[in-house]
Amino acid sequence: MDKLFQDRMETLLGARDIESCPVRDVLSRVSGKWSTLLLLALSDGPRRFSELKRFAPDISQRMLTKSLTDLRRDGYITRTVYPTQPPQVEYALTEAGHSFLEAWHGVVVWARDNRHLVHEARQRFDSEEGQDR
Amino acid sequence: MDKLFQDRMETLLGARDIESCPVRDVLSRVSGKWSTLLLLALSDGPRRFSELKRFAPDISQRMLTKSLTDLRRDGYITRTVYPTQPPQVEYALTEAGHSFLEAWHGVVVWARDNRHLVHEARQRFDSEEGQDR
DNA sequence: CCGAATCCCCGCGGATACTG
DNA sequence: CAGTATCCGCGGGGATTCGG
Repeated sequence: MDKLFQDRMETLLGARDIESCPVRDVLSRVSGKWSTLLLLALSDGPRRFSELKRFAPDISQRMLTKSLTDLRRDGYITRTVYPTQPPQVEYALTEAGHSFLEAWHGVVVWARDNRHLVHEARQRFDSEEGQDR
Repeated sequence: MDKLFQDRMETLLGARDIESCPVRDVLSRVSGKWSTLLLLALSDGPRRFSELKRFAPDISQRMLTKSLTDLRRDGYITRTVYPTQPPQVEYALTEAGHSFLEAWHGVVVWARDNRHLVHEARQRFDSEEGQDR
């Protein structure tokens, strides 16, 4: 492992241990089961709590609340309460949220376009299981 | 939630439930704690098992083996055994692995460049804790 | 050197019931 | 409507030991 490569990695990642690596630090928060889906749901404009619940077909109320809180904590979305009766709460992407989604978009598209590739690889691997090692 | 938006989402994601959504399906496999780091380690060329272990400072042997197996199963990397004494095993990116890393690169750069933003947001949130809800 | 097997901890995430 | 609280199972992931 040559030093030049190590340097490039250092420049790209900042560090490699989980505590101090910015990339792993930031990404660990959006790797939840619902984060991407919720950010995408907000990409078109603000949504109410109940709208998001309808959008994510099988999320539990607990996880919806928790995911939204996490995203809010990291500054990807905002939360606005309208003191009506009954209460009304609106979530919206921040600047950071939009900019993150833009970067993320490439990965989303890749995943959609290469799904079959991954599936084929899995089947091939599973059928060869145990006879090459 | 207007129908036009729903349609765009359908086009982008294929589906929204976890079972049939290609994006979530594919991404769930690379969201592991070490996957990204290992793929990046291989981006420069093939590496031996022990090299990867040295590269990832705090991975356990168990998780190194497991992560590599998972990545291999999904077709991101290959594994070549040289029947020497002692044995020697080399891992390398496939075409799919390279192409995936390319898409992923945008996110890595975003995370590095916006780390401080996320950190500030977290601190702000934590210090306001409980007084706005 | 590379990996399989075993044991165990912990946090994500689901189900359900209760509040303002 | 928009949460909170509680209980609980499952699987990711670490430590350690054994094998080829």
